[in-house]
Amino acid sequence: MRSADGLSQRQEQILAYIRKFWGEKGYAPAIRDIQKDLHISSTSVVAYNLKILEQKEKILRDDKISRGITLPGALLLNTSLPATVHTVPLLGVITAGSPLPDPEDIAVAAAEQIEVPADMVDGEQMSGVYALRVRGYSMIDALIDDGDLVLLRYQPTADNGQMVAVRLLDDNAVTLKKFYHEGDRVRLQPANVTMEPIYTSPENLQIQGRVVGVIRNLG
Amino acid sequence: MRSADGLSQRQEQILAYIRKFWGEKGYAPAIRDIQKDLHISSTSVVAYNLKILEQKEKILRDDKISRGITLPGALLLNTSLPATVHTVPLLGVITAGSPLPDPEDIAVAAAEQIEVPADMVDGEQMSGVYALRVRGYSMIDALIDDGDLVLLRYQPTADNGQMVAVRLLDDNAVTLKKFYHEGDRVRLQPANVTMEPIYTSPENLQIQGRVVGVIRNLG
DNA sequence: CACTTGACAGTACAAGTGTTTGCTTTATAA
DNA sequence: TTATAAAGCAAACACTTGTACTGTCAAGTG
Repeated sequence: MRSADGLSQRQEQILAYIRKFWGEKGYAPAIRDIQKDLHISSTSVVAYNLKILEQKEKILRDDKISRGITLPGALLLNTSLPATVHTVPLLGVITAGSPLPDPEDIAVAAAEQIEVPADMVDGEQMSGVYALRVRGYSMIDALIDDGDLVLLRYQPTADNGQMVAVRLLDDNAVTLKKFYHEGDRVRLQPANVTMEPIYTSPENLQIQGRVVGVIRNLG
Repeated sequence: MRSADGLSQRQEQILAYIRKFWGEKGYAPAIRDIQKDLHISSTSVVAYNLKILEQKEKILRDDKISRGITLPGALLLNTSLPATVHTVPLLGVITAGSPLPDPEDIAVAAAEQIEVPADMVDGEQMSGVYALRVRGYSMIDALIDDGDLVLLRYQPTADNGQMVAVRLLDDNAVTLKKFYHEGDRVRLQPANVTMEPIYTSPENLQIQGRVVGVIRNLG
């Protein structure tokens, strides 16, 4: 039984496994990883099939090197190249009053990953960018609807005019507003021109990040 | 001498080397690769600094695994997965009162192409989807801001509850509203729950497309 | 000065891993 | 059936590679 590519079932299996492993771990599996997880009796069988896969250019290998399997195309994706999409972690749901997750946890949480157009997060480093799903209508004055996805970049301070996620300590609520420092007070201006601003003291607020994008999917 | 990240020069060196190696080979270097090429006297020095880099989350490591170094973000770069972005034409600017361009012209106009996350246009065919840049605040009650990008799929009719771009003939204006057919009249409900609906007759409106997404870039 | 800490050296060891060899089993075709 | 190739098996082998252990050295620190 051969597939369209002329690969045996086992070769397809192995190839799929390598792809999956690579996607999950970020490095290639060892021959013994493949052997164990695919319940193959011997490493030589794996080696044998890998050789075939290499001949058919389904994989690239650097001989003698541990975990030296590479998938064709992987080299193109060089880190620093301008990719057309970026992936950011979708850390959870934001509702009125719920504080945002601590950015320290970002690296760990690594929950669902979503893809966003590159130009929404590029520029500086895309690290520190995360997404939250908005629940409810508490952000409506920031033109953000129930179900929208907001993209945030962690940032402890803000410049005037930036849209930031601020936590009002005495309300223990989080909202998205445009930030303006005006003398000894802070003006929080809704994005919606029909709404009135909030005035508060700098001590009463905690900036949790800057809003870099909003994605609404009505598909 | 430390860099802005709090990394020693050697740590920066190592990090840069890993990145370069990874980009060229497609897999991570072994400790001895780093040692040799960077002319470090001992593997233990490399191990020592790698541990620090790991603590500072500049790299990820799977202990005991050969070449198990991973760069944060590398997991995102999954190889041969089907393209996760689609390209749609940005046909122009929509302002209050301006009718949308005739969808017939879509194929021809082919102006600027923009990339959108795949899940915003997938499902059926992505043909007939186009984007418009919103100018002004006329759509604010649809939670669409000045500068936003709206994604539309051409569609001459609408089901109840769908957000559509409708042209009101007697006003000669285009707005985005949720569509509800109620007996012999049509209710156009703003997405903004604080705003009142518009009622009109089916003859007075022309559906120019369905809104499938909104992208706001505040980066 | 004694003590601590960070950074680096050198060496050795124990896993981790790819390869090879010899043999058996399973197709495939004459 | 029999020859032949393909695919699988098992164990042994040898290189690769991460880690541990022991020191050295300079810069703080009290």
